[in-house]
Amino acid sequence: MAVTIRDVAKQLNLSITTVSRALDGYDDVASETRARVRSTARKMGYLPSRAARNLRRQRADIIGYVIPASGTRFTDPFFSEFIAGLGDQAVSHNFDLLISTATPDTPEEKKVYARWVQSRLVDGIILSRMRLNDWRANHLTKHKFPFVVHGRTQSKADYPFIEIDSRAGFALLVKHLVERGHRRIAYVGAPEKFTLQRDRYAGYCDGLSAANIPFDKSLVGVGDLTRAGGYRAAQSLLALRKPPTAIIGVNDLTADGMMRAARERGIVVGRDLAVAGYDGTEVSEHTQPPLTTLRQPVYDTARNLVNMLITHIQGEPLAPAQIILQPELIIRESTGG
Amino acid sequence: MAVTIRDVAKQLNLSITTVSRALDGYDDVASETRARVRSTARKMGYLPSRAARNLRRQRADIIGYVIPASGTRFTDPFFSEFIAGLGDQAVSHNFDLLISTATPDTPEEKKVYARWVQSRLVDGIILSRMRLNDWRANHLTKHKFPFVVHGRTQSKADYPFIEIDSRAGFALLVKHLVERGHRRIAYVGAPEKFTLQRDRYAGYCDGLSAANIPFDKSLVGVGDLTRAGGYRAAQSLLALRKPPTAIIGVNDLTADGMMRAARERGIVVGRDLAVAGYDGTEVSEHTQPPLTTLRQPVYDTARNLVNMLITHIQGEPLAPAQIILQPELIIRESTGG
DNA sequence: TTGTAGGCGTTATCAA
DNA sequence: TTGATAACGCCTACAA
Repeated sequence: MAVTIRDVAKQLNLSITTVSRALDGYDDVASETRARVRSTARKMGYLPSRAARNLRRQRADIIGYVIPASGTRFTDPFFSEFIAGLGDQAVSHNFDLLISTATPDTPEEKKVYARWVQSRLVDGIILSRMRLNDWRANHLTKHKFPFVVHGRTQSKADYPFIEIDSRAGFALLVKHLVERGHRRIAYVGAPEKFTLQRDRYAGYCDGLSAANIPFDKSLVGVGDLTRAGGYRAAQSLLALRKPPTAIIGVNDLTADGMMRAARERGIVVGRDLAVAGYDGTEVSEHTQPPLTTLRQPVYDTARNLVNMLITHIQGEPLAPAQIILQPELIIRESTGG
Repeated sequence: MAVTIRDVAKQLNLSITTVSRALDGYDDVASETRARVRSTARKMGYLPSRAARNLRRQRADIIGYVIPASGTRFTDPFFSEFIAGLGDQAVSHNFDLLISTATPDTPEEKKVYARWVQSRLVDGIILSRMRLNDWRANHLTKHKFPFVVHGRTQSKADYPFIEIDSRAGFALLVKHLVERGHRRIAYVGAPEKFTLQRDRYAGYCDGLSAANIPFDKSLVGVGDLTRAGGYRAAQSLLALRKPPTAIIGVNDLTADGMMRAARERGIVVGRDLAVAGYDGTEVSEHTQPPLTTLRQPVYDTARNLVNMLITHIQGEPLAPAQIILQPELIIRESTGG
């Protein structure tokens, strides 16, 4: 059995109260006593039991995040960066990060959230890749459980969130392509239930309107936010009798898949075909040619979300609870440089 | 305050004992009683408090993994796959996965492990990217704390591990290149403290010996397991008066960076220069051209490690505690197809 | 400045 | 088959 506060107290001929207070830095402990306590606690390798402390304090100092995917080939670097941000910032608050994986809108997903909330395993939750009608937001709101959101649901949101204005971003991207002389601009999106699809698709349409380009339904493909999805959708688009001269992917991964489809048809991206993505992850720097994209600050947003969540958990008011950021257009060779 | 076992008991006019036992599926509870308990518990949204249960049971049903990196640009897909495997398998055992980030051999790293172990926040730990002389393995052994390892330390290991025989793999890779007619084969490695560097470098040397190629120190570069590191190292190698005709990277990321350096010098990879990597992550499929690599089963290994760890935690003997797997050579266009 | 004691919500032992 | 009760290890109001 590990060393407990009793062991430390016995060793020092003190009460457990004094040991506890000395270690917590209360100022009604003689400084000499505190020094003695601290030193022997360290010597004995004592740290308070998290289980006991959690029970007593009614909080766990843990935040939770469920990766919205499951299975071998989840490799969106978005999540790597996002998790790195969550982890780093949690540590700096002396919080820990609990991770699980679950495919969106499955019974497993419900189970994970239920477990975390009802057993109070975590103090708060980070939500991302929101759905238009997101049961998670409703569920957590109903249970008055602290959470913050990356993105947004369809309904009016009364929770703290950070949203990237991807609609404006996609309009900007279309504008950029139009300025490069493109008129047949295609779009490969994601399943409709995701808010990001609604927003980015709307931005695409906005961009076409602004340039007086008639909307052409045959130029809209559907992917699944993976390379494979982008690859398949681009194959169809490039096989059209009048193929597009430019294709925008809903994210960088989709765009990377699209580029592979182009290569396989002998099409040179950046010359014969313009390609663009969204996210600005490392992937976009290392495609061949490098990918024009909209950069969202994934890592910093994750850190920010953790700050917001912990503020929320501690019951303090969080000033600008709803933040909207603009993505940054990064022009690279995939759209002609 | 959330609903507790007392609330459920009161509602049913039963003792908390009976409720507890009914929910845990003990067979000394009348089946009709159990049904009633289960139904109202569900109706009331009751799940046992994790803090209380952990305290009582003296375990947390949580395993921990520290990502050996910190800061914005940690994007090695190895970790994405690894974490996905850990998370998926943990869930299937009703365990949760606690994640932290820390740069190897820093005070922060020590702090994280100390916290987890001494406060018994987690029941066991997964270690990866081992160092030759790894304080973590020593520390956990000393504390008799359950852990399993991906890879290995230098010393004789008396802990459960899964090792990929990357030494044999790299020898195989050199053989492949020799068969393609290469004699000037370079290697871009990682910092010496990592076991993987010792093994892969040794495999590289093995391969040269086997082909009777004299070792040339100027053909050995040092990276840091990132694209940037591979890029820099390859720049130097390609600037040699007699540059190599083939370069092996210590991992896929390094190789991808090397390919960029080649492109910038107008060198066509797969024709003018052979390039190979290690890991077999998704990156290797999507480089241009696709990358010859050694595939290690990252996802499955992660799942396997979780199984081993949980077996270990539960005190059961684990049959083949020390597993060594062979990586699989995947030949693609980057070495001529 | 230090000590006593109650209780956080469970599970497990033992008695009924 | 069910119930009373004692821990698990800590924090904190209150007493000394």
